[in-house]
Parts: sequence; C-alpha cells; structure tokens
Amino acid sequence: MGRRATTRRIGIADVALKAGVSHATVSRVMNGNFTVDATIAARVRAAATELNYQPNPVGRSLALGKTDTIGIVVPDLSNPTFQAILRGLSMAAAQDGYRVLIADSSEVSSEEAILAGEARRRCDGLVLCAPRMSDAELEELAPSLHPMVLINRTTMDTRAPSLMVDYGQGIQELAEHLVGLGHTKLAFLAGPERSASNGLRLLGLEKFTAAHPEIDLQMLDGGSTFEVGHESVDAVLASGATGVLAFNDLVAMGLLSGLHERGIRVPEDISVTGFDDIPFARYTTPTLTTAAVPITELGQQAWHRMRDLIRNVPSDAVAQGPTVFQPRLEGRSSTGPAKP
Amino acid sequence: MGRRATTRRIGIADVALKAGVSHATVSRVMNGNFTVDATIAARVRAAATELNYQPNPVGRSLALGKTDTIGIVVPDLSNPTFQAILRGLSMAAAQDGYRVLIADSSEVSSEEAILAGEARRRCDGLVLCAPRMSDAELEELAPSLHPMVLINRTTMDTRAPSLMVDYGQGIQELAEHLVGLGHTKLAFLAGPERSASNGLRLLGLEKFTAAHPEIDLQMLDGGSTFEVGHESVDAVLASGATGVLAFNDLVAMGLLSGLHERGIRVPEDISVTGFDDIPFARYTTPTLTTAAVPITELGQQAWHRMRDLIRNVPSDAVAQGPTVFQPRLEGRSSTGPAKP
DNA sequence: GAATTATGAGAAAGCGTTTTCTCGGAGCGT
DNA sequence: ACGCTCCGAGAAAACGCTTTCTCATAATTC
Repeated sequence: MGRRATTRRIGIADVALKAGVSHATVSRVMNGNFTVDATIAARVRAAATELNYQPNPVGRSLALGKTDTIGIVVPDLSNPTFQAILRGLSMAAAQDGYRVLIADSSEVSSEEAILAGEARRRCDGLVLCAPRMSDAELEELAPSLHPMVLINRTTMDTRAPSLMVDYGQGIQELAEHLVGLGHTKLAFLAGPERSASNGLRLLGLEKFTAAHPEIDLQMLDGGSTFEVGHESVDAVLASGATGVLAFNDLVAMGLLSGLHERGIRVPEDISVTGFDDIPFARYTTPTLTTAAVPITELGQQAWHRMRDLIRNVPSDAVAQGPTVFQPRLEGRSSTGPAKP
Repeated sequence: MGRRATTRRIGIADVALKAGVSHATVSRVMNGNFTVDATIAARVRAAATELNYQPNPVGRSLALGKTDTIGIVVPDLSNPTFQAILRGLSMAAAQDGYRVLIADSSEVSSEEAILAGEARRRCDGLVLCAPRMSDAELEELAPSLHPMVLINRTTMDTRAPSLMVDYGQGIQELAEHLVGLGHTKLAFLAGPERSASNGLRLLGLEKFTAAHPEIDLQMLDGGSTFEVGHESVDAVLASGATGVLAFNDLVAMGLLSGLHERGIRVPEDISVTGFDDIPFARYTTPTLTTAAVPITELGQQAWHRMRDLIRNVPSDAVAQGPTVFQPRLEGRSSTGPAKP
C-alpha cells in the first residue's frame, strides 16, 4: 500500500467530493470530455481551481500506458556534440508536450545496456547514442528498446530509424580542402579507438588516400578532448605535416592553443581543421576551418522520428535506410596555403 | 481503463503464474523480502529471469509514491553554465540511483512556473535555475515545489536550500586584478538586464568603485552570448577602456575574436576578462583570465542537498543560509600591464 | 400517453506494483 | 494430545487516474 506523505496531495477524489460528483466525472471534465453537462463541468472546474488540483502524472501514466517522456542515453554529457543533440531533442520534444530523461553512461559502455533498459521502461521511447557499444550487444538489445531512434549507429531491427552523420564524407572534404591549398603532407589526429564516428572518418580517409596517392597522410593517436589536442603538438610537429585534420573541434582547439604557445603560427606555418562546427569554432583565434554538422537539427529530427514511432505513423523513412546528414565545409582562417 | 499495447509487456502476474505463486510473493522476492521460503524464492527468480521480467517503474512509482527522478529547470540548455550544472547534478544523482528530467524554459520566464510545476509533479524534487523569474512569483511558487533546491536565488521558504555563486566577489577580484596591472579605465560588458547574476555583479562593482574612486568604470550594455561580445568591439573601443570585464566567458570569447579581427592585440592593447572558467577558457588565444566557478561541483552539491531533503535529513545547512561558492581568480594571458 | 431513443453521470474495472491483513499449518511446550 | 506461538504465503486493499459498462432520467416520436 502506498505510504502517504505527511500531508497528502489533493487528488481527484477531493475535487469530486467538493463538487458533489463522482471522480469519473471529474476525470471527464479535466480531459475535456464534452459528454458532461455544462453547469456540472463548471462546478467541477471551480472546485478544481479552488483546491488548486493538479492531476498526478504517475497515476495518469499508469492508466494511459504512456509517460509523455522520452529517454536519451549519452556517453558523455560534457561533450558539446551530445549537448547539442540533447538540446535539439529537448526543444523539439517540448513542442509536442514531451519531456526528456537523461541517462549519462559516462563512457562506461558496460553500463550502457542496463542504463538504456531502465531509461526505456520509464519512458515512451529511447534515443540511443552509444558509439562504443559493440554491434552484437546493440543487436541483442534493440528489439527490447523499441521504440528507439539511433544516432550514428544502425541495426538490423528495421523498426529503429537511424540518424547518421557522414563523417567519412566530411573528413574527405576537409582533406581535399587542404590539398587544394597546396598541402602535401597531412596528419590525422584520430579519435577514440573504438568510436564509431572515428571509424567512419578512417574509412573516408582511406578513400581519400586512394584518390590521392601523392599525398602523405599520417595517422596519429588521439582522442576527443582539448587535452589530447594540446598534448599532440610534439607528435604533430614530428610528423612534419603542414596540414592537420583534428578529430573534432575540441581537439583542434587544444592543438591551436598548444601551437600558439610554441609560437607556431596558424595558418602560416601549419593549417588546422576541426570537425563539428561547435559554436566556439567561430570564435577561436584564428577562427576554425571545420566541417559543419547540423547537430541540433539532428536532435530535432531524432524527435520527429520518435514521434512517428510513438504515433505509429508508417514511416517510409525507415525503409529507406538511415537519414544521413552531410557535413558542410566551413572554411575559416585556421587553414591557408602551404608554405612553398 | 488502460489501453494495452499491441503485445503486452510481461508483468508480475506472468511471473506469478509461471512460478505457481501469488503476485504478492513475486513482489516480495523481487524486493529482497526474506520472509519468503528459499526454494520458492529460487523458483520465482528462475521464472523471472526466464521470462526476462523487468518491473514496471510506473506501477512501482504509484505504489511507492516516489519516482526516483528529479527535475531540473534551466533557462537555456545551450549555455555552458547550465550544461555544467546539469552534468554535475546528473552524475551525482546517478550515483544514488536517481535520474534527471529536463525542463528547458528557453528563457521564456512566463512559462517557467508552469514548467516547474509540471516537472515537479513527475519527480521527487526539483532543482530550479530561474534567473529571470520575479521574486514575487518565486515566493508564490516555492511552497508548492518542495522539495526544491535553488540555484543563484533565495526564497523565504526556509525549507529550500540555495546554492549561490558570489558573482559580486568574483567580479571585484577581476577588477582588482586589472587595477593591479595598472589599468585605470575599465569597462563592464553587462549581462542580460533582468538576470539575477548580473545584478550581483553590478553590486560587486558598486563596492569596487566605492573603494576605488580614482578608477573610471564604464557600463556597457551587453548580454550573455558570443555574438554580444563580438558586436561590442566598437562600444569597447569607444569607451577608451584598457581593461574590459566581460559578463562571462562566452562574451569574452566573442570580444577576443572581434578584437583579433580588428588587429587589436590582447593583452598588449586591451586586457579582457571573462567569468565562469568554462573548459574552453583554457584554450582561447590568448588564454582567458577569468573567475573560476566550480560549477560542476555546484551541480553535485545541488543533488546532495536534494538528497537530504528527500530523505528528510534535518539539514542545518538550510538554517545557516545559502551555500556560497567563491569564484577563484584564474589569471591567464588575456590580461597584462596597462600601456603606459 | 406509451414506447423508444438520447443523454449524462455514477459504479466499477483496470493499469502494475507494494504492503497490510488474514489465515492455514507447522512447531513447540505442557 | 491439546493449545499456543510463529512463520510464510495468498487475498485484498491501496496508490491516482481513465474508461467501459450500466442505468436512470429526460427528450422525442407515433
């Protein structure tokens, strides 16, 4: 039996009592059911406002079998990319009266499955960002998580829409951009080992090197943070590259900062590119050439897909395969002509 | 009556049936109640795992009168400060098995009250960041929102703990820092009109000017974003100030960027300070002198206060008034000696 | 004026749990 | 062998709501 709080919240029963009707009628009035006599409805409404009645969403959820809440699993809330997805998702969902529940896996991919399951059970649907989760685990999990929208992943479960960013394409464009500026020695400051999006970048770069056998592209170990970029200065300089493709904008900014400390000029001595076009990229010194990903829009799209799923709209978008967002080259001043 | 999904989730009743016991017993087993015979418990557990039974949190919440979820109201999820609070809160809450629900008011303060109420009803408590909400409205709302933790606000409701950042103190330190470097003409690039934290900064600056009548401090209209900083270059130059106190790091970065475009050197020509010490502040060019606010820790503290409230721990911290976080001057390279 | 149909509201079932209440049966003491 | 306590598990109530069922009353028709 439920344990009553010190002072019980006022419920539908109280309103019913005060208005002298059954609680069924109160419910009908509150839900705008017009089969209720106008005078009675008015009386109920009066009682409700007088008592300041607010329906209990938990009871409502249980009866209705829905929570008007969706969950999102993110690996790291401190990453601007996921922040932007969250924001886009949250804003779009709010427009339709839905809220979002956060589940931050803190990069602990072993926790992701449990976390995702728990979040899903509390919500009407789940947006999953799990770049490190193994394919096998994802496949096993997917059916039990429906309705679910995947970010930067795909699954056999055809019911689950995927929203992908074409990192391969983006990184190729950036590389081409550097080549166009006359650079012949490039370096890629890679992302986290098992990151799916890093894999896509690597694939893109393979295509790039295939198309440009004359270009020397070195792979450098990296990560996804400022610190990584900052600490990679030596490796970058040792590589002799004049054009550096950083895994993302954060790494690029760290690198920019490290190079500045060494008195190395960007772009005169070295050109640097980022990825993502986070808001800060416009305001670095020099401003950062990057591949713009419409990430907030992606979050928004995630909601729209989810909404279709929840409403059971027969979405052909799923059948057509993942929705792919193309990054757009954003040329700014961190890249320039190669030194002769 | 609840509308059943196409294929009903398996519930406690299914497990009970399979194990040949009553659902009460299943509940007891699932909750580690030891008044159940070991062999029966084992049978129930076997049935549960075989059916892959996962208790429905909504039913559980209704019975228990708690949701293991807390809400947070933020005015703008794109602001790094609120992102950091959210992160600190979410991580700390997760440690104790709680989740967080987001309510983004999008700076629409008229929506804040409704939003806060709705979020509160779905959760066991609420963390409120509502810098623009009027005092009157806050006072009226506060009692109905309990348990609640306030960020950068206070209320008469003594049950609601407040976590505050001493922006006044921080901005004074920054101003003193500039004075120490020989600057005599300063400018403050103010934040949003009705922002509480901007008010605190102004109060701090009043104290500062009182203590330093010899210093010329100009107030410039501003805001809280990159763009504001970027577009303030003219106003800053027109002011003739050699030391600029930006409302926050974002504004400072925008300003830094704008100044760079004009070929004005920082800190040689103009010194610039930020506020907050967002992660990016270490990696701007030049690195940004700022007042470091332990904002993630604040989020964490918010959870701890909330936890005490939920557990009904008699917290003397509330009686002692708000918990105040002191910003710490973080001297970096965007500030330097005034030109002679 | 009697029979039929609307209309509108109360009674009750159901959502999926937890927990109190109840009670049969086992164990023990006398 | 009887009565007592104790233990463990099922029955049922409760959490707060929505919705179907049901039925009384009012409205309509011939």
